[in-house]
Amino acid sequence: MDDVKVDGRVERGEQTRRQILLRAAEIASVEGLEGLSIGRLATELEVSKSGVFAHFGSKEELQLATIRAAAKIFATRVVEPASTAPPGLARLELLLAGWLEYSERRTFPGGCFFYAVQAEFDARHGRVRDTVAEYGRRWNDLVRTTIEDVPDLAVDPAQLAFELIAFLEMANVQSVLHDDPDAYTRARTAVRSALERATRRP
Amino acid sequence: MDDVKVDGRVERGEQTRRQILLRAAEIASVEGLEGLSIGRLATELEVSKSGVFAHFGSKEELQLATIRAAAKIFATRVVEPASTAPPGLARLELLLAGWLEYSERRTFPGGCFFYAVQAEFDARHGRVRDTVAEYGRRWNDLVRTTIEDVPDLAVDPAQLAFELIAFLEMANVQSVLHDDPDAYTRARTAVRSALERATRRP
DNA sequence: AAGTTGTACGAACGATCGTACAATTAGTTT
DNA sequence: AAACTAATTGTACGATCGTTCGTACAACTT
Repeated sequence: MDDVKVDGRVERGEQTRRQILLRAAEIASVEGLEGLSIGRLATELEVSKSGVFAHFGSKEELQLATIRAAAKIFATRVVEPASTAPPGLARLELLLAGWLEYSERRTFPGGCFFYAVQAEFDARHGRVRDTVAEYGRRWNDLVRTTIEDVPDLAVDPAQLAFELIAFLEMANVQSVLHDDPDAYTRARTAVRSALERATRRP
Repeated sequence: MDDVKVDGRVERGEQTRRQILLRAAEIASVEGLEGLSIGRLATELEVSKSGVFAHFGSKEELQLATIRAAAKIFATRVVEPASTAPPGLARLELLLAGWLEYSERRTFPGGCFFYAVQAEFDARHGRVRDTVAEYGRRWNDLVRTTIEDVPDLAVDPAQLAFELIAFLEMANVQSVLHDDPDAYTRARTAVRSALERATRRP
């Protein structure tokens, strides 16, 4: 099946690259994508600085690759589990609960990776900011379209998506900044009552 | 009245310090408190790097002073106007509307200063993070106590504060990241209906 | 076996970072 | 006018930043 000829050198390189990007995403969730430095990354991974650099060719490319790697993790932990449920309220609830668990369990040590980099790059310019914005847009769209698949809704899907995502992000920052796990309880309460209102038969 | 002896040198120094901190807060709202560098600050203000440094003695002290300066601006623009209304629903509405205007009008070029630095330092350690967390706690408390002063509320004040602040911060990041002024409309809609539900006679 | 390719390395580059300290300028006190 | 003080400056430091380059070595091709 997977009879693609495997070059041991390339395979080794890809594994190194994966290790670099995993650690890079962890660091960036705490210190930001600018706080992420190639030298530090090399030291922590016990490889040479030039070895890390050679994989990406520039700091900006490292940042972009880190974002893509984090997006993959996010998709695995949040998006894909929700897609196992059929479209409708169950899928929406799974998506929101999955996000809260992803944040609460510190998939990234600094909380949600995308919360951190959105806040870091929201007011800047350039390719990194554009990429961050694009992933943010996709997440907004995913939540909105998942809402739209819930039958007989009494609310504007875009408005509900805005409010639900607001609860999620608020839980993330409050719990990380104040070391307060209750923030997730508040978010779950807010999500539940928002969904209850939206799906209530008139 | 103000017969405090005024030393022209000290007066000039304080003015320089104010200019430094104003610019520092503007930069930090865009690039963060770590992205803020003493050399850049000096270049932009056309003073010497050592002149800027001398005012604070360390980068960390500059960061702490910048946070205090931003808090003063925040108090002037958001907290004080709301305190002109008597405690109750009117004051709460003034506080929330004031925050949205403060963000929307780009009092700081990168949007809300505290949103930016909260996200930047939430997962770190040290005095800067502690200070950021303290101001965040004060803002949470102010919103909650303002809610508590609204008579006959049908909801938990801490829960409502969580949800309302979530709407504000969501509007800030969405409008800055996606250049989308509609985010403020969504936040105002969300705030209005949340307050409507909370104050509805049972 | 010889030649080619891909990854990783060490050393060094110029630029910028935060910091230190002595010299200078401007304003106050005697 | 001289002595003093506070704000500001210039110069220099070690460290770290992103980046470049030539090299070493393992793995693949012929």
